[in-house]
Amino acid sequence: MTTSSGDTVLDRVLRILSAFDARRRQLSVADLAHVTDIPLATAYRLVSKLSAEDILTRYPDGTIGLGMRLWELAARSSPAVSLRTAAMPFLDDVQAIFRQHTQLSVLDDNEVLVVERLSSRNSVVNQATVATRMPIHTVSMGLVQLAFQPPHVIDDYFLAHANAAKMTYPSSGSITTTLAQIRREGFSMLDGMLDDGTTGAAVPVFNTLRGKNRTAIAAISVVVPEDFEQRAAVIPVLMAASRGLARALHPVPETE
Amino acid sequence: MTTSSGDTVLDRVLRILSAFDARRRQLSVADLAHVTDIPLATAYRLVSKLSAEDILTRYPDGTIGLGMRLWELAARSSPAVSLRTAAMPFLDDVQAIFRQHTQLSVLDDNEVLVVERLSSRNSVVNQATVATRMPIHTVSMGLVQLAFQPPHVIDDYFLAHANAAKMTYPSSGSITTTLAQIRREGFSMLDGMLDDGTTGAAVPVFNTLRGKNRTAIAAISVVVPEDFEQRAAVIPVLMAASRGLARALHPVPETE
DNA sequence: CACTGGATTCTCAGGCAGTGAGAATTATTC
DNA sequence: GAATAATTCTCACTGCCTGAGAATCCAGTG
Repeated sequence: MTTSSGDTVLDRVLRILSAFDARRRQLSVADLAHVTDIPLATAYRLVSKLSAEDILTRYPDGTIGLGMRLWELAARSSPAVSLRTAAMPFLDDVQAIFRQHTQLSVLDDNEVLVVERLSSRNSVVNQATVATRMPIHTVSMGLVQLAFQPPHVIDDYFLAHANAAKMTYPSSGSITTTLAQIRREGFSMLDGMLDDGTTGAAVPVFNTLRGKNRTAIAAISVVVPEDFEQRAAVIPVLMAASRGLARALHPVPETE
Repeated sequence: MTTSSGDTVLDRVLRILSAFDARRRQLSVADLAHVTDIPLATAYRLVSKLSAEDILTRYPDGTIGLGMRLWELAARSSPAVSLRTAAMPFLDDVQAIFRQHTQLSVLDDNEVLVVERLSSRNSVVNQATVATRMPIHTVSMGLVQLAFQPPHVIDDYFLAHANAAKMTYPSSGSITTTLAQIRREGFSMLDGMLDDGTTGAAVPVFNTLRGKNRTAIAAISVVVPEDFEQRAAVIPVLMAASRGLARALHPVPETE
């Protein structure tokens, strides 16, 4: 009875939790065992242990889903949540003005992680694209944050992502040129990167309003049609929201 | 070297994660070890393992906080998140009309769990009260959901909470009378339970618009001043939001 | 620059938590 | 009521986890 796979309980638990996403909200234990590559008997034991803690939930039909406790743990004090809370009013404002998809994102593990997304109120599709990841160098939200990172972070990114270094952009050329331009102008606006006919515009949110070493801690962005009539207003409005958010974040380090 | 305390790795990890909340966003490893009652050396090992997975984060100053991965896991497919997403527009509406604290909550483990809270836009205090728990029988959000549960759930609650059974309410008397009244009228309105001078009003959100066995799956509520001028409109507006949400939830069981 | 106190990592033997195939039991279906 | 699937139980076995203590790193501080 040798454990052929050398993974710990914790690894397995994380694999189990990772098996769920927006498309697969609930799974049978058998599927779960298969996907996570855990022996069936063991899967049952783990699932029942996690269910007891409300990290997972057993639905009446026997399938498994994430439990409330997991969300509760994350929601009570995750930095993503406090950022989201602080940003909400400003995102609301941007959304109210343009009535287009408005997003808040951060960098995590060399990827862009969407923390909040407000869809057009009327739009039918509201499937939570929150908590989605995407490569930094393919979206304006990513570039705009990468540009305002300490130099060694940027270098590390190029080392880890060789293809990013070779990337070229329609209007601005190489990625280094692009980053320099972003640092000069303070924003990024890319046409047709996500989808044809759409433009992604993003500005950084800084850790401090003014100072020597400003670093981007987040990005606010909107996705608009390429021929958007209010195009000229997009960047100024995003800038205002960004500054408002930075100000809201700054004076409240700890409430105790 | 006997493990005196008979708790598993998983227990300990949960204790660690539970140690963080809105007031204590970051802790030193020493504090963490003390709070969770885990030997220092072990605490360090667990923390570094969890940090590697981005479940925890090490800040530059050496303190520990929750990591992005934890939030990501929960946010991608937790039922709380999808409920929140669906409810957001309706909560927005309620908030826009009354400009008072508007809340969405569910029952979990015989407690009320606040899933989302919109504060008055102007209010300074926006400290995330999301993911807060409170006893069912002390708030209108709780009563209104308890009233519309299968009988055995209600019985179980009384068994587990003897003091709840003895509870009396200013206007309606005993808790059973109160629940019956709620079932008749379809809402709950309590004066001065949370704070003097405030009124909590709540309506249930049903799993199905019409049917034999309707069960409450959530509650929408507002907290208003006792002498609120729009008091008469509160319940109708909440009802409309509740029905809207129920309709939004119903036709989308699985998008695949 | 040595000194000091704290934070952090490493070491290592030993025990028990976790393992997982298979049997046993319980739902479910036809 | 047989057949099938879902779920739990059994039970040796083993290697992950343990945790005190030593060793190392890291600011300050005088």
